Amino acid sequence: MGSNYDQQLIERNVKPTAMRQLVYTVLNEQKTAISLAELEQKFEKVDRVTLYRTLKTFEDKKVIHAIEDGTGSVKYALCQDTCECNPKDLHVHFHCTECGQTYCLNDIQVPGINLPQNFTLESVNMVVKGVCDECNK
Amino acid sequence: MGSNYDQQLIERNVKPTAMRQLVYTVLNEQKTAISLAELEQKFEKVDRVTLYRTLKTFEDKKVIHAIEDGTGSVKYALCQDTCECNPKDLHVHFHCTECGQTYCLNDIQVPGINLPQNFTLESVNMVVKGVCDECNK
DNA sequence: AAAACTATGCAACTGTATTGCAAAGTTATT
DNA sequence: AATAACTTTGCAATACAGTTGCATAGTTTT
Ligand SMILES: [Mn+2]
Ligand SMILES: [Mn+2]
Ligand SMILES: [Zn+2]
Ligand SMILES: [Zn+2]
Repeated sequence: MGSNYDQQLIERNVKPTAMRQLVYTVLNEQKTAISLAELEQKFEKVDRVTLYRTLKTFEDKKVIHAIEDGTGSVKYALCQDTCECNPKDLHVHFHCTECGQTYCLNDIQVPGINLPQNFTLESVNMVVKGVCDECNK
Repeated sequence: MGSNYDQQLIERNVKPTAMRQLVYTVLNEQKTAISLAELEQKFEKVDRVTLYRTLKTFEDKKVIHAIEDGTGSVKYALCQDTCECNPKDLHVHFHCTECGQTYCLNDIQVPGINLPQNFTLESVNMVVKGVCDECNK
């Protein structure tokens, strides 16, 4: 009997172990991106390294994407169904300097850039910092 | 008798101590942005914390700007003369995944973004990753 | 010259990320 | 069904960037 999310893991070539199902479920519940340390706190007892490796596996297999928001801890969020993490799939992220939350602005595609001669592009990390709607209330 | 660079420090309200002159000189010699650890290696004997605080002071006073390139160590580069580190002063950065260098693309301004309702903008960190011209030779 | 302020140096500490290795669990082979 | 091969998980230890506290040295003001 497979969990609701097994299919999504299988589609990305990740074996849906118990641990991975749990992690996927937690990630799916988040409105904003989450760090390894924050993920760890969602569980009563879990090994940090197992979570670390689960996140790495998810990232490799494009189940999640990493966001370097400059806080010193990398944040993670589920990829959209259609996402292949190509430059054209990438969206902008927003980091609130007030509450510390990091948002996926899934609707805002990363703008194209004309690089100088002989520079070739692989990916883009674009993080806007400011105050989020919640904190602006 | 003041060093060549004293004026630039004074203009930014930083007292040009011997240490700060040295650090400024090293920063000025760099073609690409530099981390605290790399800066430390440019000196025979220097205290890491002093360099750390020098960089913090320089950053506060807008002598330099910080670049979060996602490598785990923040890079620093001198600001342009006209820079006030406002959103419109910001440029794109490029991190080469081959040689690890982080470039200031001073000519490429960070594109404007239409944030969602009630999100307010303070700054933007945009890092393009790929292979630089040197490594593409 | 003394007092007040600023900058530097050293030691210690925090937190994130990462590796090695052994044990447990799963899948494939006989 | 037993064995072997492979994958995943757990625990211990380590690496390293960033940061703080406090004492000393240096500078500026009174
Ligand atoms: Mn995202
Ligand atoms: Mn720059
Ligand atoms: Zn907020
Ligand atoms: Zn390069």
